[in-house]
Amino acid sequence: MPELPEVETIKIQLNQVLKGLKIKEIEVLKSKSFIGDTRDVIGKTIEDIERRAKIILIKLNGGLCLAIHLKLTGQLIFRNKELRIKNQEKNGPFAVGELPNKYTRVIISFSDESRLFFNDLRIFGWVKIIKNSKLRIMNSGVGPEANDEKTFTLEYFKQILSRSKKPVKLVIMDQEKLAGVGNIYANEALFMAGIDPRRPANDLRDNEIAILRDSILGILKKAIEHKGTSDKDEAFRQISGEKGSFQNYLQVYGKIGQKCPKCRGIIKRTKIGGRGTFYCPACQN
DNA sequence: AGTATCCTGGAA
DNA sequence: TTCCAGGATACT
Repeated sequence: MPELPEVETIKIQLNQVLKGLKIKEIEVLKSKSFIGDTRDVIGKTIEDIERRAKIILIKLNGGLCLAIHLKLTGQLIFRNKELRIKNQEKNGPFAVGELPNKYTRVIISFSDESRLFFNDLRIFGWVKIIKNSKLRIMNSGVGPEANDEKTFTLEYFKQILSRSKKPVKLVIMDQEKLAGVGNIYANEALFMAGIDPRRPANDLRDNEIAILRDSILGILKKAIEHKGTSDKDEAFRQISGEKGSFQNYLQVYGKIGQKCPKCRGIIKRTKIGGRGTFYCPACQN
């Protein structure tokens, strides 16, 4: 999934519905999707929901938390008993519909009869029980949040770029260096900044670095405002099951063969680090 | 520093 | 039938 804006959207929304609820039961439908002993968290109360990089942290009383990574196709859908939200979409692997559906891997039930469904078509994602005391260690290998101008400083950005000869796109997607940027927003930010994604990171000039930083901060902020990107396969969903809307604002991602929104160039696709990379050869240099 | 791998399913 | 997919790691 889900890159920083999508995970942030889920975090904000879970905070609106889960706080204070008590975990009554956890059903693990796919053992690979859950790491830990569910009995350790039964009866625990949700205190807060946080996000670090692309991981959701559901903090529980008693020093434990549920860490959730949605990887490429994970969804977290919340249903309370009263509303029984009806999802009209019936077709396609990412239509939520009646829950649980064939991609539901874990169901967390709460004391008020509400439920959180973890759906994950490709089974790359996970729910993991972690001790709060271990979070520090987990954090140590993760860079500053890419949407936080206070810790993602220009000085820091210059430093990490100057130390690498790799394509700049790979550096901004490296979670150890910068947390939260994935393939969609890396493509979009580089387009916005007018920088060729293949450029060696240490080749960027100071003014380009500043523009790229502004582009990353700006695009993530906008994507959060639009509640994330539900792109072509639409795996990402808000906790209600609704799509986000930032796919309507994408400029290059997935736009191969189309006209560049800035110039008259044609959007091309290449591969960097095995990932699809979209750019305008005319205005990204 | 690259690329193979965990999976499932839609599109070309 | 082959390629591709919002991620991250375990290997050569």
